[in-house]
Amino acid sequence: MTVPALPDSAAFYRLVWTIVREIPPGRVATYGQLASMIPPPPGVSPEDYARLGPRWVGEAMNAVSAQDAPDVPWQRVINAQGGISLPPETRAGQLQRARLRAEGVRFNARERCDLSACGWDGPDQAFLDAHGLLPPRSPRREDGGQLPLF
DNA sequence: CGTTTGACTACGC
DNA sequence: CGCGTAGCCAAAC
Repeated sequence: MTVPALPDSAAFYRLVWTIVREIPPGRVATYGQLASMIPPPPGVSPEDYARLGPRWVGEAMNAVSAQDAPDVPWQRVINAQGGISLPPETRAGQLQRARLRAEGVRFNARERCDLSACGWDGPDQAFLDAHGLLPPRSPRREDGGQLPLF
């Protein structure tokens, strides 16, 4: 029969939330990093998924933060620049920053945290196997590139 | 029901 | 190194 051209977005969201639950306090993951752990849904090419995945992760976070679900630490998901994507003036944005700071995540003068220091390395192999996930793309720079502290 | 906007990222100046 | 732009899907108007 016909295969849905688009993946089940609800299932994708749940998978994202499942991974986010594994992020320990004081650590952060990026949208792209989380997307890299999830295999491209049926019908989505790897090229398209590379661009769409991070946005879908963002949508999943938006859906959960709207309810502020207590079991999903949505505040630990930030962008690839190490900053909070939510507008700083919004209530949710201030809440995210406050929670991360309370967990020990430090922000520099440009409101960015050092991913090489607080970036999450991803779940263990058993968790990946249990959920059919791919090895995460480490947020840390292999080359040694660093974010300026000033 | 067409338009617009978005919790993104890679790439080019 | 920082800012601006293109691209793509889905949900909101």
